[in-house]
Amino acid sequence: MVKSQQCEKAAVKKGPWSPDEDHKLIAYIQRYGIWNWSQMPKPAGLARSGKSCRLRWVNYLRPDIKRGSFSKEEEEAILKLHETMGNRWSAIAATLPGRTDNEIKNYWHTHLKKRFKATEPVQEAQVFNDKKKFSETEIFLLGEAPKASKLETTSTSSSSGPVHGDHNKDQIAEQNICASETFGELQSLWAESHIVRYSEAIFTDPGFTLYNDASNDYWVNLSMQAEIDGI
DNA sequence: AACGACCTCAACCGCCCTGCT
DNA sequence: CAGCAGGGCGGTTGAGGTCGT
Repeated sequence: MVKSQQCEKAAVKKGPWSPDEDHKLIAYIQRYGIWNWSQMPKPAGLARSGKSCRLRWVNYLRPDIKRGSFSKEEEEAILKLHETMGNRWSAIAATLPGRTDNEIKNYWHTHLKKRFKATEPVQEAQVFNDKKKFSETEIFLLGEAPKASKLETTSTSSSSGPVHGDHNKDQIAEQNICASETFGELQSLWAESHIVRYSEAIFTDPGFTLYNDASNDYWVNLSMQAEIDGI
């Protein structure tokens, strides 16, 4: 481990991801699935650490990610869940389809923290701050998705079949706002219900069979570009 | 228009947990 | 049981954007 980390350190690139890197990662995952984050970057043609790839995928490239501002309902849910769960962002994220822990964490720090402090000065995370105290039952009752295997969690923690089942479709489809230009295109396509089939196909099929009915989808374009580039 | 203050959020870091041998 | 490797999580940082003066 130490050795591999050292080797990794020597060549890994850091900082913002380029569109080229994005489409390399997407194309690789599309073709081979997620099998080992730490070993994927090299065959994918990326000079990134496995962690960096994972983070990029989970927080940004995953096709089921909701973008845009949080709704009132989501805001309230975050406040309520934080009250009981504390800073367990991943658990909170599991109850908000399409939202990542990072996004929720950021949103909390930038928007909700002040409000929380103003209204709830004492209670913060009293009950559930220690995650070891969480039983499966408690997690279930709070609405967190059942824990899957590591690989499943990685590729699907909020994206594959059972977890992302039908009840998420509408919520995903509702979204049409996006912060970035490229993902604005992507998200506007997610807004159409047929796009949901993309994510289903991609994440339920190890071969990531893509439907071919959205020719201008950014995500697909990236993948196709990567194919052209010979990844 | 220029500048500084403030805000946002993508990305990194380091620790911890889990699974495998 | 112990050690190792990989993945997940929460905290933090800093670059870029926005706002106010």
